Amino acid sequence: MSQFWLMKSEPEECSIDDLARLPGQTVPWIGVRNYQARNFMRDAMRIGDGVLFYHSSCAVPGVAGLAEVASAAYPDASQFDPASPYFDPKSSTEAPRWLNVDVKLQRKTRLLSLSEMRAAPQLATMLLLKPGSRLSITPVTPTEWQAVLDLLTP
DNA sequence: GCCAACGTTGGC
DNA sequence: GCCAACGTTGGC
Repeated sequence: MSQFWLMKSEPEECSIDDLARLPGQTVPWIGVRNYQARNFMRDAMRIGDGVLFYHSSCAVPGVAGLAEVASAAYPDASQFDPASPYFDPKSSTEAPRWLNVDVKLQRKTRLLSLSEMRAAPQLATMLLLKPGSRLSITPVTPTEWQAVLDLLTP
């Protein structure tokens, strides 16, 4: 039985439509610079896990599509690139500090807005909705996953 | 642009 | 190992 995750992306950087246009509809999920989120990718994610693709830091934040984990975690190349905003001078190729997985689109959905999610009692347990929660990757329970699917189904 | 919440850094 | 200062996140 696979697991489920919610992963935040700023649509200005990579939106669900950007993902749909990429080769293989797959994107390396680079730029995670938080240890807890990294550890989820390194220790818990498995190929085939379900992903709620979430638009953050935008006019209407919310779940924009369904995706899946498409690779194991591997070193995030951007940490070694001085020209990248994600460059980390304290990391090294011998001991890479940051990892990423690949994420593959399943399908774009209607936008399930954050406000709609907050209003849904069956989603109240989601870590995303906890006050002060800022983690860019959070685990989603099978129950929460199904509840999101139900809300997305017309 | 504001600001609350949180994580990280670094001096001691 | 404490903790104050600082930076970042992200909704509003």
